[in-house]
Amino acid sequence: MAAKQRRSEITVERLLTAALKVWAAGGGQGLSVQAVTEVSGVSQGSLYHHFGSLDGLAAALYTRCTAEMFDEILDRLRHARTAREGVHAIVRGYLGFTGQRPDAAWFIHASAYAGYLAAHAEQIWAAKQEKLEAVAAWLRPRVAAGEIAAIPEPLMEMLLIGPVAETARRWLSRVPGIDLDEAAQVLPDRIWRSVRPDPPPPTADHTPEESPAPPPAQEPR
Amino acid sequence: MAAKQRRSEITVERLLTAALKVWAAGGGQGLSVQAVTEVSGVSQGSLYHHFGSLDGLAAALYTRCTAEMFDEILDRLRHARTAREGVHAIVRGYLGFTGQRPDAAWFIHASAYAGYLAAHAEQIWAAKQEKLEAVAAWLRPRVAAGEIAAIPEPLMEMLLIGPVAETARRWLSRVPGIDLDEAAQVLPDRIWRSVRPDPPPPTADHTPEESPAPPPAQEPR
DNA sequence: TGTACATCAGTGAACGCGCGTTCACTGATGTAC
DNA sequence: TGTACATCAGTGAACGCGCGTTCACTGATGTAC
Repeated sequence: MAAKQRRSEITVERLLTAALKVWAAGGGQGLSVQAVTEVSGVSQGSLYHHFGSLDGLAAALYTRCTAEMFDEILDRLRHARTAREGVHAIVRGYLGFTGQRPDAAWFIHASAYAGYLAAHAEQIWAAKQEKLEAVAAWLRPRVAAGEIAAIPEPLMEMLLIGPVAETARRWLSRVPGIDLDEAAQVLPDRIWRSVRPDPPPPTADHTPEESPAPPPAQEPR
Repeated sequence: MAAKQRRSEITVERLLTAALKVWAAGGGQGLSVQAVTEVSGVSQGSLYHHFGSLDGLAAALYTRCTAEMFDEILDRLRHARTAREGVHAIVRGYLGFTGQRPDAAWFIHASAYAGYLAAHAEQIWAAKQEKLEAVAAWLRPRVAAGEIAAIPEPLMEMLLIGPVAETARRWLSRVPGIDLDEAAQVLPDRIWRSVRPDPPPPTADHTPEESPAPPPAQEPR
């Protein structure tokens, strides 16, 4: 019984890299089998051997780009010590990834309604949930400790990610007047204001927004 | 010299209506000449006479859907008397349009990176700016009066529209856990918190968030 | 250590289908006089 | 009021091209004994 061979990793890597390159070079369109095989130097049959279809290749590329973006955010989140720092980390991580890997970010956004997402929804959904759970695990104890407002998790995600996602989308579309650096200065604080808890009644005399983070805390759930 | 004939309006209307129907029925894909002509009962040649290409038809449909969404928002904005009410109107208008005209909202979102937008960018951009200016004209005097924080206009738009756009996007994609009614209850206040001005030092004894709006105010600029 | 073999990996020519677009034509409308 | 005519509006068959996919085959790899 022969196992998976090592050269397949290389081929898969070459195909994914070429796919993103072709797609970006075509202005976000025209991801075709012919173009990918030409740029990668891999044959059409080999592409089908590994991905089953062109949509399968696109879905794999999407999964990979999404994972990379989450990793950028999670890396920054790990260094955050207060709730406010955590929100800043998420916002700046998203914007930072957009600026560093514009093609990957562009592909993520442009794929939102593509057919290949629906066709491979289960696996993509599962991969995303795994990463998203890591973010949620960071947030939950802070919410429980009253350092972040108690907002339904899906809507919390909308508040944290919505403004930066929209900013990234426009910047990637080259809409004039959008500057990532300016966004990274203005948005973190503004988004933090939307999710921070109400200040306590004026009897207390400490600034709650910068209170120290709770101990690492077992994940509740 | 013969002028534009009235029946052209009817034909254009039938084509646009059929195009949205076909597109939605196809799950957000497969907007084809054949399908549109079949559903509309209009010939292929006539489609090309009015729109020049299939992309031209799609661009016209996008322009129309966008205008309708802005009109829904502007209708509500007209009844707002305070800055806070205005922010609520924008947020609820966006969500309301999404719930009432899901196909149109879906088409708007899914078109974000489509080729026909780039091909007709100038006219689409101009149409959008006109509507957007009406919203900006509402906001500016409030910002000048200190009722809304002074944030660069493009980023202000991101904060107001970002979370609801992302919410709409997920709801339209049937992502589980997203409820428009819940969003309409939670988000307006949260978004308002992100753009409201800092409260004045505790010496003053009025609640600035609900202070009356300024007189209609000539648009500055 | 060596060899046979099952399976994985890779190839590229050929297929066929669906698509957007064109075009020569007919029909309808509105205007000028 | 009526008529001629320029232009707008509409028709549908035909075209041709690019595309994703298939398939019969060869080559490479790893494992069992």
